Amino acid sequence: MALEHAILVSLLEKPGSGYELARRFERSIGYFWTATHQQIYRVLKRMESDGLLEVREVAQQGRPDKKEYSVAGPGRAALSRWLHEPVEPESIRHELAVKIRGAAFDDPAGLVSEVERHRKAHADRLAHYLSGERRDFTGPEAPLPLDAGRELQHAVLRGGIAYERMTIAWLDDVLATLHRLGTARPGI
Amino acid sequence: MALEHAILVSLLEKPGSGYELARRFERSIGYFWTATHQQIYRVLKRMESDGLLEVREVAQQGRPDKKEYSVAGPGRAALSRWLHEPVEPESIRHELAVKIRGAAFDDPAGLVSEVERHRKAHADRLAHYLSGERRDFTGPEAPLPLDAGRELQHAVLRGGIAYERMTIAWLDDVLATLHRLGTARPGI
DNA sequence: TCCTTCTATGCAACTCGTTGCATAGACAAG
DNA sequence: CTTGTCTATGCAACGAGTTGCATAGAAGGA
Repeated sequence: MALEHAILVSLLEKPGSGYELARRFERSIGYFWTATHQQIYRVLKRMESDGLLEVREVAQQGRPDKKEYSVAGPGRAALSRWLHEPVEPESIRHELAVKIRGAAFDDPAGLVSEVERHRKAHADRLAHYLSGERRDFTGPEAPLPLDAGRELQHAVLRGGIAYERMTIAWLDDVLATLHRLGTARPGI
Repeated sequence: MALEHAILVSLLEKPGSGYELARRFERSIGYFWTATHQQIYRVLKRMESDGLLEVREVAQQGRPDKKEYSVAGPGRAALSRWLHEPVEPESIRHELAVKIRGAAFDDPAGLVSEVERHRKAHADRLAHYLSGERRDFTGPEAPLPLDAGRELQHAVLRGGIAYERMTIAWLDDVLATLHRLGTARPGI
């Protein structure tokens, strides 16, 4: 049920509609948790009927009406309860790693373009994170003050940046390995 | 359907039963893909009825009989097809990161023990990976030769090692941030 | 002897997550 | 004037993954 908690955190940071939440899950929250709009709408409805959230119909000009959700008392309590119980250390699920091991039974050299594609995607994500970091935290235009919430957001973003840097370095390592297998000892 | 492909790779590396696969998913394959035994048994059955795998009943002494699965021709073809089509770069799902951002609305200092617990889990996993690396790849007792399959397995393991090191460093960063928030500016 | 652990397989029920599709008003480009 | 994009919400069906439970023989310890 981590999606519920991610939604509670996001709505505490700023109330918003399902649509707005979906967009946040493509950006900041999406650094460490993903969700599609269908999932979000479904869970929002359930959370509201469970009394964790409050809705407010908001009429807009030039746009469809929206339902703005905010966290109700029981929602805050549920988040607090969850924060005080342990969660399992996450385990990774990395399809590309499956492919890399599988390449031994096919054509290792054929994997190069796929690995390069992933490397580019991670480099793009890193650039995106870094520009976000400058904009929100370290740049001269970054808003002040840095309260606890923003400090913690920054710490999480630093984790995303470290993850992308590590992944890029690893993919370079993988590319070097594939290159070595393709040239030094062909046919093995 | 990445579980299917992970199973194909694992069975190509070495045929085995559902039980044995479940154990591998706790170790080497589990470095980058996880699955429970129920999931594995269900998928094995489906893959066999789809003709991707072959079964062989094996009687054992002092143990229950087992069904040893191995990859059939169509299974190898399915893996090859998958290797040649692109997969999406993975996105992380990190509950602890949700907690860290959520802590701003509760008690940041209360999170310290949880982060320390995660740090220890990652340090244990790193130690486990490193001893596996010495045993299988870099140590004086490591078996030879290092063919393409083992080179690629090693590359994936290096990815796991890099991931754990990065995560430990990040959690230290988070702990320092929590400490800073708890002492320098209490109450903010 | 009983209790636990290990090997080995599986069902049933449930929740979580994805994919495809549908609706509908506003706005911009061609 | 049609096509496409953006905001905004949602249903239905399916597939992936989790949790709890059940069975059963063999081995080992209290």
